[in-house]
Amino acid sequence: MQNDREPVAQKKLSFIEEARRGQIVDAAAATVAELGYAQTSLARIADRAQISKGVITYHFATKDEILRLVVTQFFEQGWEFMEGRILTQDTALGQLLAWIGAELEFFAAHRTGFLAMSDIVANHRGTDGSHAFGDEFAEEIQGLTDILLGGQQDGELRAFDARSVAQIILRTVDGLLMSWATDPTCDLAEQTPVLLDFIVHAIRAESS
Amino acid sequence: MQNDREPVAQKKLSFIEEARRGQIVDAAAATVAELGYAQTSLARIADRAQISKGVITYHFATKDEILRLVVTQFFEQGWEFMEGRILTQDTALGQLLAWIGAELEFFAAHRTGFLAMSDIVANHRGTDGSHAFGDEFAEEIQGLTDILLGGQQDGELRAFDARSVAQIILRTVDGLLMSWATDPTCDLAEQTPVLLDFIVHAIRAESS
Amino acid sequence: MQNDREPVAQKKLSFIEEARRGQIVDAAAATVAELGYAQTSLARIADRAQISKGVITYHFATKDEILRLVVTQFFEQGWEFMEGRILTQDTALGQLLAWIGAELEFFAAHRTGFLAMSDIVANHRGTDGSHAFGDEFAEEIQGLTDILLGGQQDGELRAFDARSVAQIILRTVDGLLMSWATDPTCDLAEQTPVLLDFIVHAIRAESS
Amino acid sequence: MQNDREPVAQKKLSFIEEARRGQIVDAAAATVAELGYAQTSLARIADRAQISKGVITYHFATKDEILRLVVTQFFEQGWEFMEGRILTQDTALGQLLAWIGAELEFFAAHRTGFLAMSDIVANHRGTDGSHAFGDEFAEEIQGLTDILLGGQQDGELRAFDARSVAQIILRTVDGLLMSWATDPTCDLAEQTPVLLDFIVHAIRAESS
DNA sequence: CATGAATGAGAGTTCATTCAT
DNA sequence: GATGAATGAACTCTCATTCAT
Repeated sequence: MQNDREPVAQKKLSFIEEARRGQIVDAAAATVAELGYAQTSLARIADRAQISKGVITYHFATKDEILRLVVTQFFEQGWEFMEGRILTQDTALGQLLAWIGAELEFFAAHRTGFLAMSDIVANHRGTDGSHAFGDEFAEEIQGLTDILLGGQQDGELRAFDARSVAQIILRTVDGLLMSWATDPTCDLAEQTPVLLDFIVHAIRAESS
Repeated sequence: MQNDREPVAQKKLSFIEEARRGQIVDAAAATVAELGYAQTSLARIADRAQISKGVITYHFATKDEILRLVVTQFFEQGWEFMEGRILTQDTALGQLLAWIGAELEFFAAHRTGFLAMSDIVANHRGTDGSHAFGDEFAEEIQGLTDILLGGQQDGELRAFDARSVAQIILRTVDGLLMSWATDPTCDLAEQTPVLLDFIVHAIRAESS
Repeated sequence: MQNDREPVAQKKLSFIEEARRGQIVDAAAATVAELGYAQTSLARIADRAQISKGVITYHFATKDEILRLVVTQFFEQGWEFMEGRILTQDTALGQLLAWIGAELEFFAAHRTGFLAMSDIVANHRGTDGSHAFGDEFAEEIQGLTDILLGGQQDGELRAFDARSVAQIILRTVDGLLMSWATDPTCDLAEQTPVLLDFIVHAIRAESS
Repeated sequence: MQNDREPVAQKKLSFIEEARRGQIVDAAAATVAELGYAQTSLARIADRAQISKGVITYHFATKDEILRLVVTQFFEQGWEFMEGRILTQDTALGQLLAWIGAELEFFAAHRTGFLAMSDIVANHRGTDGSHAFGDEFAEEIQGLTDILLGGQQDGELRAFDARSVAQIILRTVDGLLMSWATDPTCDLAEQTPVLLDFIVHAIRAESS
C-alpha cells in the first residue's frame, strides 16, 4: 500500500552488486591477512575470489576504495558489538573491562578481519605518502580517556594522565591480539585474564 | 704484484666493500622510515644514497638481504647498548626499569632506525608469505621473563604469569615508541614516566 | 494483436529508437568536442547522455558506427544548409562567396558539431590503420572546382589550376574555423571579411 | 691540450643512451605517422623499434616525454633549415616565398616527421585536458606577421590585416602538406607553384 | 527496450634482477 | 669494483564488447 515503506538502501545498490562487493572486500581482507599488505594485488584478490580481475574494477573504482572498506566495515562492526557490551556497565572499571573484553572477543572471532585491518591501517598511504588512517584510533582513545577520567572522579581509579594511560591500555590490547593472530602457540583465553589483571593493578586506587 | 696474495683479514669483505654496504643499508633504512615498506624500491634506495642502482645489486645479492641487515644490525646495536645498562642494576624492578629506560633512550636516539626496523619486521615476508622476522623478539621476551621471575622469587613483584606480563610490557614500550615516532605531538619525555609508573603499579608486590 | 503486423514504415527504426540514437550521437559529438577523440570512450558518452553504457551498445553495434554518424549527419545537415545559399547566386564569385559565407555561418552556429567532426575525420581509422574518412571532402572539392571553372570561362576569374585552388580555398576556410573553435580570442566576424578579401584578390581576373 | 674544448653534451648522456633515445623517438614518430596518435602505444613503439617495452621506460620517464621530443626536435630541425633560406632574401615577398618554399621542401623531405608532428600537436593533451602544444605556432605566426608588415611599409604589399593573413597563409601551407602526406595522388611539386601564385596574387600591391 | 554484470585485452608504469663492459 | 643497459613480469586501471535477464 505504501510505496515508500522500505527506504533501506541508501545508495541504490542492487542485491547482486552488494553481494559482489562483499565478496571482493572479503577476498581482499583474506589476501591481506595471509600474504600481507605489500603482496596484495588486485590479481591475487581476484584469484582468491575466483573471479576475473575485471570484475573487481567494475565494482570498485580503485584499489584504495576496497582497502578502505575492509578497514571501515571492520571498525563499524566491531564498535557496534563493543558499544552494547560497554553500556551495560555502570562503574568505570566495569566499563573498561567490558571494553577490553568485548574488543578481545570480537577480534578473536574475526581473526582475518583483524589482521587485514591492522596491516592496512599500518601501511596504507595516500598519493602524498601520508598515512591514510592516521585518525582512525583517535575516537577510540577519546572514549577510553573519558571512562578513565570518570573513574578518577569517582575515586575508583588512582591519579594518572588519563589520555596517556588510555593509549597504553589500547596498545596492550592491540599487542596481545597481534601476538595471538601471529603466533599459533598464543592462547588468547589464557592470556586475557592476565592482561585484565595487569591493567586493574596498574590503575585502580591503592586503598581499594 | 705481491699485496694481493696476502690473506685478506678474517672477514672476506674489504674496507671499501664494508663502507658501501653500510651506506646502502643506511639509505635503505632511511627510505623505509620515510616512505614505508611497500614504497621502498631499490631505485629509491639508490636515489637516496646517490649511487646507481647497479651498485646495490653488486654488493647485495637480493633486496631481502639488505632489509634483513637493516633489522639485525639495529637489533645488535640496540641490545649492546641496553645490556650494559641492565647489568648495572641488582633488583628485578631496577633491571626492568633500566631495560625500559635504555630501550626508550636508544630508540629515541635512532628514530629512523626504529621506524625502519618496525616497518620491515611487520611487513617483510618470505616467498611463501610467512613473516620473515617471527622470532626476532623471542630472545627479548625470554630475558625479560627471567628478570620478572627473579623479582617474584625475591618477593619484590607480585604473582602473575611472568612470560605473559613480559610480553605485555614489551608491547607497551614498543607502542609508546611507535606513537612518538609517528605522531609529532607525542612528547616522549613526558610519556615515559607515565608508562613506568603504570608498569610499576601493575607488577610490584602490593605490600611494598 | 493486430498493430504489430502492419509493415513498420520504410525505416526499420521506431520513434523511440531514433530518439535514443540521436541522443547518443549528440552526446558522442559533445564528448569528442570537449575531451578529444582519444579520450572519447563509450563510458564517457554514456555519462554525458546520463544513460547506462549498455544502452549504447544496444542501439549501436560498435563505437565506430556512432562516430561515423556524428560525421555524416553533420555533413548532411551542413550541405543541405549551404546548397540553398549557393544556388541563389548567379556569378561564380557570388557562388564562391556564398559557399564560404554559408559554411562559416553554419559551422559557427554548430561549434560542437564542427569540432567533433574535425577531430573524428582527422583521427578515426579502420582496423588496418587507414583513415576512415579519406574521401569525405572529395565531393566538396569537386563542387567548388566546377564553380571556379565556370568563373574562368566567364572571364570573371583569372587563370589557375581550378582543382588545386579549390583545395586551397577549402583549407583556408577550415583553418579559420579551427582557429575560431580552438582559440577563444579569435573573432570570427572580424576574420571572415579578411579571408574573403584575401581569396577575392587571389583569384579574380586582374582587369576587373 | 684544452680539456674543455668540446662542451657539447648538455646533459651528460652517453653515446649509447643518445642512440637509444633517438631510435625510440624515431620509432614513435613512425608509429604515430602510420597508425595515428590514438593507436600509438608504448608496446607498438617497442615493436617497431624491435626492442622490449621495458627499454622505452628505462630511457624515458613517460610516454609524454617521447611525444614532446618528436614534436620539438622536428620543429627545431625544420626551423634551422628554414631560417637559413629566409635570411638570404631582402624583400618581404622574397622572404615570404622563401619561407613557404623552405617549409614545403623540408616537410616534403620528412614526411613521417611531419605527419607525426601534426598528429601529436593536434591530439596531445595534458592531464587537465588542455592541448599540450597550444602555443607552438605562435612564434611562427609572429615571424610571418613581421615580414608582411615590413612589406606593407615598403609598399610592396597591399593593405590587409597582417596577422590574420599570416595565419591564413600558414594554414594553406599546412593544408597542402597534409593533402600531400595523406593523399598519394597529390603531386607536391605540381601544387607548390599554384599555391605560391595564389598567395602572391592575394597580397601584393595592386599597382605592381 | 533496457541494463547491470562480466570479461579479457591492453594501456602506461614500476620493479628486482641479470649481464656485458 | 662499479655501472649503464636491458629485461620481463607484475602492477593498477581503462576499454569496447558480449551476454543474461
